[in-house]
Amino acid sequence: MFHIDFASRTPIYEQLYNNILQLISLNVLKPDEKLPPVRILAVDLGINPNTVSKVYKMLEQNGYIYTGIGRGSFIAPVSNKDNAEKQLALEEFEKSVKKSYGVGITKEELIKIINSL
Amino acid sequence: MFHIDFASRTPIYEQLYNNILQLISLNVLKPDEKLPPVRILAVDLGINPNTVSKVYKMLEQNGYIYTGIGRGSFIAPVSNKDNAEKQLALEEFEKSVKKSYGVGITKEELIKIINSL
DNA sequence: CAAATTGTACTATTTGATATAATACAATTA
DNA sequence: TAATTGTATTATATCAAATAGTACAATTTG
Repeated sequence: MFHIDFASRTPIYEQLYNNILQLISLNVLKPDEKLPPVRILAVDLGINPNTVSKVYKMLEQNGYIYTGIGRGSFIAPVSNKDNAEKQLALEEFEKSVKKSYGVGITKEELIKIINSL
Repeated sequence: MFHIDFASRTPIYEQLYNNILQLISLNVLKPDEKLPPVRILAVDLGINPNTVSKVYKMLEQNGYIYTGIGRGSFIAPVSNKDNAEKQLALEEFEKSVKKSYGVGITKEELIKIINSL
């Protein structure tokens, strides 16, 4: 369900954050569905509970989940599903733009492509 | 001519590498043109000579420049490696645009992002 | 030729973000 | 009450990136 690439350059907390966001956007994780407890997920993934906690905190602050001590963490209502999708797409888009700039592609070329699609 | 964003998360050496690559692609840096000496560029950018040296080494290993002790570093004749990289970047870009459109992001939003980068 | 220039090599150290370790507390549930 | 669960805190470890300092080798310059 969740997966961490320990060889990757992107931090674990960021990978997990995006991972969960993606599962939300794909509706694999449905509204009000319970997420694994911090400690359990940490053991499952072989990472530190603090790292999972950090991710849950980030997700809650961005409105993707709601949490409560003793209760657990749960996927927030549907309205955020779209936001998750959009955010992921935009992140990917930003990356590709930066990469394009990095190899000398101009802004005009990119806009031309956008208009052609 | 060259620029480093010290607030960025991407390493200095990577920023400089991409920076130079971009200037080559844009033909701002022309074949056989001399690059600033390691020490000079380091002072100019306010970074360590070793970091510049690392970048020059990377650039040479990838065939973008040619160097010689006592002589300096120079832009290599144009290779088709650049074109390949551009092609890849453009393909990735197209994908991300289509995906963005798929989740309801507008053309205007994308262009706004492009302009902000 | 001598001095300056320039890329390279090397070791040591510092820095900052990330991650871990260990423990404790607070709120909820069973 | 006992277990569960998110949160908080402090300390430590880790690793890549960057810096500092020095020295060497090849080329150019005067």
